[in-house]
Amino acid sequence: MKAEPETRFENGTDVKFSIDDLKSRTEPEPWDGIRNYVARNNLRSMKKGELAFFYHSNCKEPGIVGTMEIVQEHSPDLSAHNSKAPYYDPKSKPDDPKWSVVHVRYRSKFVQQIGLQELKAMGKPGSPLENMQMLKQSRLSVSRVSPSEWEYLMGVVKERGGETE
DNA sequence: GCCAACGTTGGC
DNA sequence: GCCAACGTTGGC
Repeated sequence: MKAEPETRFENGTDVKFSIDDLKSRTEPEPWDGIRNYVARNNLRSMKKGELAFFYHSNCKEPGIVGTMEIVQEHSPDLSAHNSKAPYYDPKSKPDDPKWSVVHVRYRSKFVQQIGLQELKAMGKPGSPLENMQMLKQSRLSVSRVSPSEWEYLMGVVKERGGETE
């Protein structure tokens, strides 16, 4: 799941959200603003208790920086109906919401992040991540991670100093 | 700031 | 339903 750790204004609001921002939250964080059907459907398939990677995008050093937990399954993304919200969508109607959120909670931060260049190298044909959705559809902000992809990446994390809370 | 790789829109 | 034109994402 991608978020932008550097300041950028969208509809008058700073959309900056880093893993440290998530870490500082005391309440479950709604993952809102997803406005792509494939990404939304991925949100809708998430189950409570599942884990997700936190990816820093549109920044100096893009890559996977940590993990979080799905603490609440999907519900309507009401921010779509707020004309002042960063990702306002006038085509979503309150009585028939188009978009969804899940609620997440911080789990861990990697001692060393896994950079996009490394991910791409692991995604070459014949490599462990050759079928990873985020490498095939690089613009998707919420993408699927298979159990074997997760295991492989967490192995890489372990080799490089592991995770911190 | 550029632009490749998408996704969306709307005329026909 | 096709597809040209346009808009968006996100790496570089």
